[in-house]
Amino acid sequence: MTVNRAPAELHPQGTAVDFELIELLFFAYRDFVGEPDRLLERHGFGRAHHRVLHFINRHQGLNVAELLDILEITKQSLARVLKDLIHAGFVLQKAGREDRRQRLLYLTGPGKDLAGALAAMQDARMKRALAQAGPQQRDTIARFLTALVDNDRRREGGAGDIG
Amino acid sequence: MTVNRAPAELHPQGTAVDFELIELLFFAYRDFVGEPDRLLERHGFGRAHHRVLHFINRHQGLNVAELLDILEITKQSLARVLKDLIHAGFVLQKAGREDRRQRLLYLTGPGKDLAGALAAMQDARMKRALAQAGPQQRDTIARFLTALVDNDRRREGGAGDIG
DNA sequence: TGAAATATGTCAATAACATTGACTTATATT
DNA sequence: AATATAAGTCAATGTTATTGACATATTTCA
Repeated sequence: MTVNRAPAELHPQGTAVDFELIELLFFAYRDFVGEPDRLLERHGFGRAHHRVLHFINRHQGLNVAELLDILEITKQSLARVLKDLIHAGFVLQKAGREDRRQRLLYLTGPGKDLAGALAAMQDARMKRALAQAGPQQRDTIARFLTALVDNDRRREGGAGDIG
Repeated sequence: MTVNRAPAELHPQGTAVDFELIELLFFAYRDFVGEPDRLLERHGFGRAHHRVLHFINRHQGLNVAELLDILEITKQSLARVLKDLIHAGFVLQKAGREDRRQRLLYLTGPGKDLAGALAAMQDARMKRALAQAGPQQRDTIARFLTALVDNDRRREGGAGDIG
């Protein structure tokens, strides 16, 4: 099917294109998001809804601008997804106390349940993978993934500090 | 900004949801495919074209059914993308010698150039990340990513053997 | 040999997710 | 009072995907 484990390259170590890892990341990500997809489907939601649920769950009370900043999508793209989630009773908005122009975003009880169920699926898969890699290798993996992220997004003071 | 590195969880090791790794994989993948996107744009192509170029490059002479099997998309989805690539002169089809119903897919010279440029971008990012993780940790990372893939796709005898 | 299966291609309709551009409303700042 | 900001909305568009139906060429099998 999909994974090529053959050591196909004949070039000296480190110089050939590492097709194996490139493809592995593709397949890993596809399956990582594919499992939650099947739960989301039952609610009529898609991946975009998942991402919004996830980040509101992680940063309850964040405002719309902050969410747009994390997701790197446009206001109009977010609007549709957010409207779905609000109408379905998974997300609620409150005007900011200090700045009442802001709409602060929160998950409702059912919203937390759904976000939790989605996170549990991905976490289980992640922990299985970590166990295979070697349970003590978590930091190695974290360093690797962090280094794959664009440098200009890896600085301190970003979305990690929201909430 | 996007990456949260704070050790936010208070639960004992291994039981809390590992939000950090879940998010890291999301951001890592987004940036990993985002860089090639900008080159593809110049040709009027998107990610779907990238995936097709990549797997034809990896498995020159594969047939349409095999490509559909790897990509897990429908014939109709592939058709549009493949037509673009053929019309642009990056991909060519040849009838199979043994089974003349089959259309075997090959990259042309320019097709190989483009696929190579895209692969080089991702490979450079991958090697940078590997260097950060610790250059001797490649096998750990490969095991981790392999374990993230669905079990039913990790068996031997799959797409890895095509070509 | 003729029927059935297979490999591929194509037409049409639809959906999810995203974009750009323009505009409105409410609130805050200067 | 003028200007800037936060958010929402309308309209048009694009990419990638889907399902369903059907056509054509070729191979296989009874």
